[in-house]
Amino acid sequence: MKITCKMWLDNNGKAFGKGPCELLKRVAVSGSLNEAASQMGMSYSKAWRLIGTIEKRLGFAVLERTVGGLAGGGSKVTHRAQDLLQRFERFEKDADAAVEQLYRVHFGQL
Amino acid sequence: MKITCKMWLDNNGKAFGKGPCELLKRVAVSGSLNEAASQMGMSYSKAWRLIGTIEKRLGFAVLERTVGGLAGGGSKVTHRAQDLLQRFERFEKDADAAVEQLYRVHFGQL
DNA sequence: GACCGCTATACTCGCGCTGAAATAACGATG
DNA sequence: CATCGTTATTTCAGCGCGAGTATAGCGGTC
Repeated sequence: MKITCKMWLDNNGKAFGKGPCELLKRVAVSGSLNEAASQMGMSYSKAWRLIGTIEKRLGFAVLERTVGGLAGGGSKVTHRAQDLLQRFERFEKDADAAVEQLYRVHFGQL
Repeated sequence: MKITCKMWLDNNGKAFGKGPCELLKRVAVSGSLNEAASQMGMSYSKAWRLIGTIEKRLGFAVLERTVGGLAGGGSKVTHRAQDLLQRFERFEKDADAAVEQLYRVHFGQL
């Protein structure tokens, strides 16, 4: 038995969470949404829909897209999105620890 | 934009969370799973399946059932389940507050 | 201008969830 | 002991969502 906690920024639905965070990190490294998705065992269409949804909910673009060209195109992570990314990672790390701690407090002897 | 957090006890799947907690509380008051479910706008069959699932995952019974008799039957909440219920409510209250606090820390100026 | 790999989008199909209906069970009551 | 009302339990068809698959478009390079 363990405690599990799922956190996300919300604005009329899930706007940003662990999944998108991981995805964007990989895009930042690889420069490709396609590559990032396949690294995570996620289909491209799913990743694409995910990005579309979070951009809609966040209200700003998280990716700068390039279509065509030498490498076929690619994606870069917006500065605003990179900031969000970092904040969220730190937040989640702290929050997970806090929740785990409170779990031990309230369910200690179980 | 706000932070949202969903927490549950986990043992090979969701074992106990806010929904079941609310449901059990209402059973404790009304003495009837049927009544508790309809109060929550939940179909009886869904409530029943939910109870079955969490009992399986928790490994102990949360309800003492009574079938037949004057009132036709009813359900009471197990002592163990009542204990769990109280712990979870307090845990969730504290955890929500902690998460909210950390959200302000990391996303303060947004 | 053919090619290549990526983005962008449309479409379909399977799965899980759900509610409603059907069924079983039970025991107080008369 | 037959009845009856209420609840527990199970079955089942339908549907909405998600996910994958297929298709189109684009633009540097050779």
